[in-house]
Amino acid sequence: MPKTPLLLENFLPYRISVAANRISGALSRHYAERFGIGIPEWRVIANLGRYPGLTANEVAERSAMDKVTVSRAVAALEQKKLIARRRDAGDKRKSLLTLSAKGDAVYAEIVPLALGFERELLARLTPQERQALDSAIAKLME
Amino acid sequence: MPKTPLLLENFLPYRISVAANRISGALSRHYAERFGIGIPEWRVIANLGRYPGLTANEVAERSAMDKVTVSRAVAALEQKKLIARRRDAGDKRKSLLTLSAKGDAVYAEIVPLALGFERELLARLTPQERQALDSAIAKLME
DNA sequence: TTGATTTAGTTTCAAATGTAACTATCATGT
DNA sequence: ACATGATAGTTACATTTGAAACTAAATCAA
Repeated sequence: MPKTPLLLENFLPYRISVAANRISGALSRHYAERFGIGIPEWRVIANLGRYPGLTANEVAERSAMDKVTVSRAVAALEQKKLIARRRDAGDKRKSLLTLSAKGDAVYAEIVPLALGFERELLARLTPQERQALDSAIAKLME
Repeated sequence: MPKTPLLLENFLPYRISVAANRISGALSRHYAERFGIGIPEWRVIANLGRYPGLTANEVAERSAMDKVTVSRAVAALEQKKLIARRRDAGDKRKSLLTLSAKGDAVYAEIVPLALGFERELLARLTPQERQALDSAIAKLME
């Protein structure tokens, strides 16, 4: 019998995991139904919208996704004509990825939606809590 | 072109998701290799260690897991002889779940490990950050 | 009672995911 | 130049996962 009882509902890793799933789930429901894209695809779009011309690997690094996940998301987005790839002339292994006109349109629509969602979340917190949450997450990531 | 740029690396839902995955991943690696159990199984054990005699549905509610996930975790744990189920006499649809002696032993070993892991995480934060993180998570969960 | 509805839990099926193996290209050392 | 090793990206396979259908038992209504 351990001295310190473990209450899952107070256990930080558990609580963060549940919170993250709820938040991601709620957000992705928004753009899944409106745009028919999942989280990995959304992340690729978000990165390419901000940094056009990234390679798949660069997207993977930036978005903390597996390169396989990115590869599949890129293939799906290409199918949907939301992104375009052109081979890097200097290194033919690489593809430089950019949003298509259609992809840009989706991006322009999703970004305000995503930011609005984030704003709603942050509105529940006091400025101190926001600040602390921010640095806490940063420290937990190390 | 949206006015407010969206930087994924500053976007709260994204950051929480990545942080949660890192933390869960690191923790589960610990007990996955030592005990051969995954996150759902661990959550079932944690609940039964603390509240013996729960039904599968009660575990599902308490642990924010799908009932299918719980059903499978319970089946796996039963196979491994870590838990025992006895039919509820009054309601034969229900099974009352408890840890076996072997399950108790695993529980007794995992709990300190889990709490130690949590302590390491929390050690990185100032008391204010801990407090704020705590209430921030609570508020985000609503 | 009997029939209809709800609840606990399992099974089935399809989609999502990660690991490992693979292909193609590039870089390096000799 | 050529062999060896690294890198970008894809494919194959096995595992995980959840939604929906299903079974069995309980509850409710007439």
